[in-house]
Amino acid sequence: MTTDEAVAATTTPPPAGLRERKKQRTRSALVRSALELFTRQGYERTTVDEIAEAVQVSQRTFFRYFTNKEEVAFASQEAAECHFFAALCGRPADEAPLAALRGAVLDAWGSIGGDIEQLVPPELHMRMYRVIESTPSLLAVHLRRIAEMEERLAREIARREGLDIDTDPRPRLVVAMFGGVIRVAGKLWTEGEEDSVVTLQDLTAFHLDYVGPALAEKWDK
Amino acid sequence: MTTDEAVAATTTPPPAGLRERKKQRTRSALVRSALELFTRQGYERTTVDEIAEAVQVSQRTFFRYFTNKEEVAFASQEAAECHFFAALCGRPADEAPLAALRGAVLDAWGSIGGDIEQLVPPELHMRMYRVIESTPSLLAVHLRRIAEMEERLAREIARREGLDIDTDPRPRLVVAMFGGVIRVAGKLWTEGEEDSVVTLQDLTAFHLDYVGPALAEKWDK
DNA sequence: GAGGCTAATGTCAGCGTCTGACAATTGACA
DNA sequence: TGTCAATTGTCAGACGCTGACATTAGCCTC
Repeated sequence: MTTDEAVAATTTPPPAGLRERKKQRTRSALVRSALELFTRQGYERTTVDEIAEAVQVSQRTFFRYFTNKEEVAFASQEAAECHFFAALCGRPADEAPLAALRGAVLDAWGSIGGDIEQLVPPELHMRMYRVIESTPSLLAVHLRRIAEMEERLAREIARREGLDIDTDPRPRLVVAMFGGVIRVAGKLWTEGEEDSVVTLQDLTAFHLDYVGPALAEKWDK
Repeated sequence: MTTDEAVAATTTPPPAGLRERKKQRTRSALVRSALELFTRQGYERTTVDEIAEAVQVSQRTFFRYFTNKEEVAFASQEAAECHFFAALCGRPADEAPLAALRGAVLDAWGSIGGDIEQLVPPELHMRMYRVIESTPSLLAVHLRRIAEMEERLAREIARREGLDIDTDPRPRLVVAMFGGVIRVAGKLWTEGEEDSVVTLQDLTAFHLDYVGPALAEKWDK
């Protein structure tokens, strides 16, 4: 799903058309059933046939909604990432790059529940995150998706600051730093016991503030 | 291959035993044929049967040497990464963490040719790197492998500095920063025209020096 | 150097992911 | 209501990968 589609999905209350509504329902049902199965019995041990059967749909139909088995596993992640990116775009223009990124990620996690609970229960979303982190093949895809997001973030930072991303390395560097910190915090959170989002926020803020000042200094040089 | 095995492979000139030599030859032939096919016609468009047939071996035998199709694609990368990690371990103990990482990566790239040319021609290794970067499924695995390497680097940095990696966030943070810079430099190099290793070294050094001082300051606090 | 032992390989059957092609169904709209 | 187009189901098949079992071939002892 692109950002545009995500925005459209939230700003169009009555999608109109029975055909379209049916499609949305099928898609949602596939996502929910898939995440339920993945979190219960593991990603590898769940077959596409199982997911399709749980929704009373043929396997072929599943592959018309999702290009592959991985894609359905990241459905709620996709929504969360759109949420985060939108938060960054809504940041005041006078904020420094790292401050804007920091504010966006903390805000996004704070208000994540309301945005994706239409798709899946937030609790399921969180459990699925752990499955992703602990399943090698999913972790690999997750890291690639993060890399793609970082590219978009760098372009947005460059736009905000009026820089040319092809000649100035700073947008990509600050985003790479930011991404590194986020991943360290996320990993520590996954390994820890606490499940709450607040813990994740605190952990992230702590690590960001640890390297933040040094990066901010360098930025202005 | 582990670091120990890599060291053993380079310090044991006569592997002795006809059986063992035959296995090594088969393995090398599989790697070379695979990389040749991948770089010529693309990773996705190359089947395991093709690779096996090129070496006159059954498909089943291929899967006894490599757990999956991806693994053979990263065979020369594996060697290069062992080379880099060994370079880090050989760094003087009084060097600061980022300086050691910087020195290790520049040294490793400088002497990469001699180490992996026993396996594949260096030129083929470089072409394969581009295939990895431009093939989504391989890029995903590549990023996961980098993440694993970063974990090992963080532990080595912690060991050098006498820090506890479970309580002090600095080893992981400095490595995450370093990894981010490396990836930015690598990506720019891949997108550029220049093929030479020297260009990659210059690009990396430039970007590292850009953020290096800021990180070094923070490290001592 | 003949024979037994064991590691390496080949063969075969089968599961799971994913795709193309074509037929059947079902909502949309005149 | 009937036509049109979108959605779905069915089927066949390619490809990645694995277990089981038979076969080959290096190794080691007597």
